[in-house]
Amino acid sequence: MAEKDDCGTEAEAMEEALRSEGVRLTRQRKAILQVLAESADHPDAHELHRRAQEADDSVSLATVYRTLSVLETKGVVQRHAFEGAPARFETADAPHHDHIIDLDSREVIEFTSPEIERLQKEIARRHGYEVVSHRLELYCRRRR
Amino acid sequence: MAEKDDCGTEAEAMEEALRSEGVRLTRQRKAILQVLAESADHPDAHELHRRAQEADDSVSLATVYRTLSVLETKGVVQRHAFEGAPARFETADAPHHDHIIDLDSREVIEFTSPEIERLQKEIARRHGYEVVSHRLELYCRRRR
DNA sequence: CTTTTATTGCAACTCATTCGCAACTGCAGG
DNA sequence: CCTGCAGTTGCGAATGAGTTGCAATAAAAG
Repeated sequence: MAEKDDCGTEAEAMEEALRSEGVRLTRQRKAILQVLAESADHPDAHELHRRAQEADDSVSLATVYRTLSVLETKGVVQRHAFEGAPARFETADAPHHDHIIDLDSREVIEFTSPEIERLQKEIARRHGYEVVSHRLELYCRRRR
Repeated sequence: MAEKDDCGTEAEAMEEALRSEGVRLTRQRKAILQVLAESADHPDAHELHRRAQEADDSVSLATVYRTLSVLETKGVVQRHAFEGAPARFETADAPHHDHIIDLDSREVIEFTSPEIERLQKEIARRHGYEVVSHRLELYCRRRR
């Protein structure tokens, strides 16, 4: 099916990017990359560990954390620390976006707003700053 | 001096608000409220503990945390968990605002943007949600 | 295949924050 | 002013996410 093909492709693309950065591709890292590519939700480290172990039960939690750090510094994944919960991860394939967090289901919805982005830069400039990174999260509930 | 008077007033206002909520005003809580009222920066729990102990060295860290929880649920203080750092606190006297965090000095600058606020609500609505709370933080560096 | 050196699993550790519990203390009522 | 007791406290132990030291292992270069 198409999704699986895409994920395979995405995992390969990430592996390629890492190889060219001189990152050694171990069995464990491949498993983690595969899981990340297949995950449309935003899993946390424990969930990724659980999923990665299905493919290779030798993967330890420590390695999941270490791998996520490497992938983050290489720009392959993004880490999001939402309010009062362990950090969650997603592949960094899509361009920048912000998040709506459904307070009831904990589901995460992505959105972008060039307008808000522009306003942020302008506010920073007014205060003599330039934006290095930002965090915009809307904690929401479904409207009745 | 004026500032001290204001702080005294602010601490009293908070005490009053708490009393009317049926919160017992202990020596330790008064010390913590006083410190919070005097703090223009955004101290974390350990810093508040250090400052509160100057007035009353019996204040324990556990009590600082417990008091901050009470004050937060009573709407008297606000907790902010910025990236990769312990939570920081401020009195909830001023109306809602967002934050610029100076990555070099860790200083916090407050700002508001009704325009961004409006856009957030609109985005949430477009996705079938209503905003319960949000978090907007700009991690910045001074412009050269 | 061997070597070199990054990576791994494990268990022990850190750090912010919370909790159990016995001792203590505001404060409502005498 | 004095009492009683439910709400609070200090202490130390516990928790939970995330990190780290170390000896064993395994990519990848030759």
